[in-house]
Amino acid sequence: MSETRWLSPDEQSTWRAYLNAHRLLLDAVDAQLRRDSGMPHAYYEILVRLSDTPDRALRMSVLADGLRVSASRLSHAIARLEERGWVRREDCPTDKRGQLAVLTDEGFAALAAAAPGHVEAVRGALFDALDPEQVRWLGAISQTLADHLASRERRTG
Amino acid sequence: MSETRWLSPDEQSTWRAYLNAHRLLLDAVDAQLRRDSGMPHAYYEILVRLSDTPDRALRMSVLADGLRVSASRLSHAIARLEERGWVRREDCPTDKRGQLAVLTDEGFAALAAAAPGHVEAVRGALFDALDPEQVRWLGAISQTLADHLASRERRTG
DNA sequence: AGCAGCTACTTGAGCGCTCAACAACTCGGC
DNA sequence: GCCGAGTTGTTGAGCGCTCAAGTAGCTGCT
Repeated sequence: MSETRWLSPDEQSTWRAYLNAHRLLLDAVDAQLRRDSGMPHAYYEILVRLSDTPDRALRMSVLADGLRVSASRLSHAIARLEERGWVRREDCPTDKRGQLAVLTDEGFAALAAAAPGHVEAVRGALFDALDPEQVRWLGAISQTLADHLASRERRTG
Repeated sequence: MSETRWLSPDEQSTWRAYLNAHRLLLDAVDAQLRRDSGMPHAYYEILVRLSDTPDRALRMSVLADGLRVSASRLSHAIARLEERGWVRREDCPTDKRGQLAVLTDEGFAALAAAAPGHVEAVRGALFDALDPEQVRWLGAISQTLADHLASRERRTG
């Protein structure tokens, strides 16, 4: 049990600015999608992943890993998307435990309709606010962090 | 109605890395607090704000603005914190519409108990992963973004 | 072959957040 | 004074997420 390494004033203000920025950014993006397309951002991400895949289908576990999301969260989300007819489940041919999430034509159409507004929202909220050097740093920092956190998660279960 | 300004490949990968990093980071911090202290990160932030205030009391609206959070969300959150005895409501003496959220001694104690573990989690998840130059850039970028988004929000309601 | 332990996914309860509607109050103009 | 518009905060329904528990199928060891 060692002494707590408290945050320095600079670290505190960085952390607080980070929290504010992140909350405002994700809230803005999420609110735009909900308002204009009736789907939360998490669902949009699922549809994007599926549409980026050759046959528009992915194993649940692969999808969950790619989105850094729990199996439970994905399962609930796919259930909702299925109700709307945007995704359908299929049995995995090679593993009877497995399920495939398949993007339907309706789902693809919903994604296509939502994409322009969403891209504008991301651009207006994020990229328009930063200069190119800041964008480069943000990308590098995010990648570093994502790698760091993903490897930590793997170590601790 | 102009053409959609789609994201460039670099912008796309920056955005995706950002989403991954931030989901992992906030999930890690939130899970640590829930597990070790029984409170979500949003509640921890409320307690911190109150404890940073001279008499440990703030108007609801001031608190909501400072945390960049909706009035509704804060109202629900304070209701929960009140049930636990960590916060108590008082009428505002100068404005009969107003309410003060006041941190109780129990709330202060809960915060004091949660703080070391939380700080370690933030340090381990964020600051340990970045070098000092990255931390400086992250702080500056976050501040730029927070200002940009807050001013946008004010303009559009 | 059979069984223990792992992996893949689902389910249900509980909780926090969003959105819209609402009640109470303040303030500026007349 | 009074009325209408704006502000402050609350409430309830609905939804998405978390956590823990459960089902089903795979895999490796003996």
